[in-house]
Amino acid sequence: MPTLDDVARAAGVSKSTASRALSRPALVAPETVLRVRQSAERLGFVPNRAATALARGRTGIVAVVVPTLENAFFTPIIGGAQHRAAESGLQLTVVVNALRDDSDLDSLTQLSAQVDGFLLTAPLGSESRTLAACQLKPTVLVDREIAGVSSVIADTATAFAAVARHFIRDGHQRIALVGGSNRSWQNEQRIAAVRAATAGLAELAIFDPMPPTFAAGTEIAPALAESGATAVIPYATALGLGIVFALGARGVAVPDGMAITIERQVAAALGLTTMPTIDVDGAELGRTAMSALHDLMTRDTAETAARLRLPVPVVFPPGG
Amino acid sequence: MPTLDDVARAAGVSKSTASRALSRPALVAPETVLRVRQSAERLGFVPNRAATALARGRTGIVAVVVPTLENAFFTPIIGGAQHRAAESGLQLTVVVNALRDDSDLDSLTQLSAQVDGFLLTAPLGSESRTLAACQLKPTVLVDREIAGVSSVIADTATAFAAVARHFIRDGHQRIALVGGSNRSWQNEQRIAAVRAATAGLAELAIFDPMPPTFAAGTEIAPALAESGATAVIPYATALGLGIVFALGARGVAVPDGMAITIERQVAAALGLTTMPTIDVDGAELGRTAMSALHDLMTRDTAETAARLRLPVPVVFPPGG
DNA sequence: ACCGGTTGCGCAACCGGTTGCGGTGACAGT
DNA sequence: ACTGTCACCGCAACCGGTTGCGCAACCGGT
Repeated sequence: MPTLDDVARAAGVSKSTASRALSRPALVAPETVLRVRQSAERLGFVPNRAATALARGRTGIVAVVVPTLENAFFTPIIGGAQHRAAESGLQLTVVVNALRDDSDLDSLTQLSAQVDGFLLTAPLGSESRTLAACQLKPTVLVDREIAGVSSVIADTATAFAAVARHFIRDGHQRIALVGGSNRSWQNEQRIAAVRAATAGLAELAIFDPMPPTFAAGTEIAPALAESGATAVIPYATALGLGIVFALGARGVAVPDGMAITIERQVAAALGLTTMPTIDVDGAELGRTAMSALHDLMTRDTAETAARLRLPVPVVFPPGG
Repeated sequence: MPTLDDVARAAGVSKSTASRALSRPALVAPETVLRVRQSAERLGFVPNRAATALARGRTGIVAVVVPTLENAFFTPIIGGAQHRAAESGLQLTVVVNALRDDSDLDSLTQLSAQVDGFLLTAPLGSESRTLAACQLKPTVLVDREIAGVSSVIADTATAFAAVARHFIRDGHQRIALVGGSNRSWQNEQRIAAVRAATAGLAELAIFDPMPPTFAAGTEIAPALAESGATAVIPYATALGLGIVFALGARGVAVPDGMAITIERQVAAALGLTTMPTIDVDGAELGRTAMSALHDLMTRDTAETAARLRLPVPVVFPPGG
């Protein structure tokens, strides 16, 4: 592996000039920059990250912390974040950590010595513990908001409320909401939003927290069918799919027996052309969050925290 | 952040002794080791990875390369690998790269300067290109075999063949196989295995490559229904689910109209208690692969490549 | 008391970049 | 010709661990 010294020698300059030519070209004569770049290219020079990290005091690595990989919701976020990170020359390490207890916080503390920033997605832990994690390094929260911390969220709460209003307009009297972990911030937001949207207009049945899986959908379906609800808003795609399937097996047709909202592509595959669809762009969420984190890391002054809310498009069936 | 110097001073020894006490305690008097450890603990010393990497010439980071995050098959592998990596004090970085063309190979080459090893999962590229990637750093292939390279695969081919034989015993005359990318090594293996199992006993209908999604399942279902096959082996869970659903919508019942094999948990949720189920333990696959990679990285001599095959359990319905 | 052999530790030179500071030469102004 | 300015570049000291080498203290054996 060629080192910077080799490049410098080949270009006929000193190591320091070579370093500047490659990383801060404005400080070096254009003609010299060119020579150095060509030597680097020719030798196949790849800067040693460890050396750079040691000298600069930062590693160029950011950690994306997800509570679980089981939920398909997180993978596009990771993909989007990785994409944007690569554009900024940052490396990305994926960590599964729900921040649920103090040992989770400890392991993040350990990790914080080796990364420049955190993307904390949907952390489930208490606000105080989460806040402690946010103060270790520059952090952007994804799908959770805490005062004073930058965050990016997909506004599913508003989308759910819009769907609920749609169902009410369609004459539904009793609407069911099947949510996730009751420690989830998003879950609270959605419940509040849907409660507000239905208040005085329809009954709202809030079901027990369910994992975001197909099996959970089939499990909850009987209770759903017996609840008297005629429309349901499930919080995860696979969960909704399970519900649709199990209701069908019980003779409850969708959407006639039970209206439901689900991801667009799946709705299309199911032939549910008359239902409202919700589409969270996870990749965009990841990209936006990583951009925000990058800003946070490069900005020298600690300005006020940014709070971004990505609208979640709700598409109503034509003529619905 | 306290440094090794601080720890050494606190323990009343030199930096070198402190270093040895923490990383090679056998070289230091037990009593001294204890003193150093206590100082380190008390000060909250966390070794600077960049400095260690620079001095040792290795980074302690391994890259897990996956072709896509879209397929849920890969996430448990990542989870398992991450778990085992953490046990070995290794950090893990997830990279999406299918090794499909030469630019993919270039970016891995770049990356290879910053990691100690690769876990290449299901690379789709040509054998020569993949081999080139394997020679950059210690590498373990997952779900693909190449001569001379260590690999760990889940033996779905054998499992598929067993399922096919089961279907034949049940009297099925025409069996369908819905596979993935025709550039996938596993796909070839499965086709060959199922072809061998059905040869002379049943017809085999091999469908076009499909993405591993629910939508793909609903898309292929009509062709499947019209193919005359009475049993189907889909290569991905979501795909199978789409098939089951879309067949149901066409009035083809599962399993009476069409037998199918699918992941155990999903089969249970679907109430398909009479079908054979297949369970790939992705997490175990990831753990095993990471263990193999760790061995490869620590072993000094380049011994012969290990080829591991994890059996994939097939469970036949009771009395089936 | 003398000697070869351990054992435990410290000195200092690395690893490969980055950067503060000072030096050099070109050029313009008086 | 003399000096001040400025752009460009090199020297050397870092960053924080790791490790080869050598020194000193201690061991038992004669």
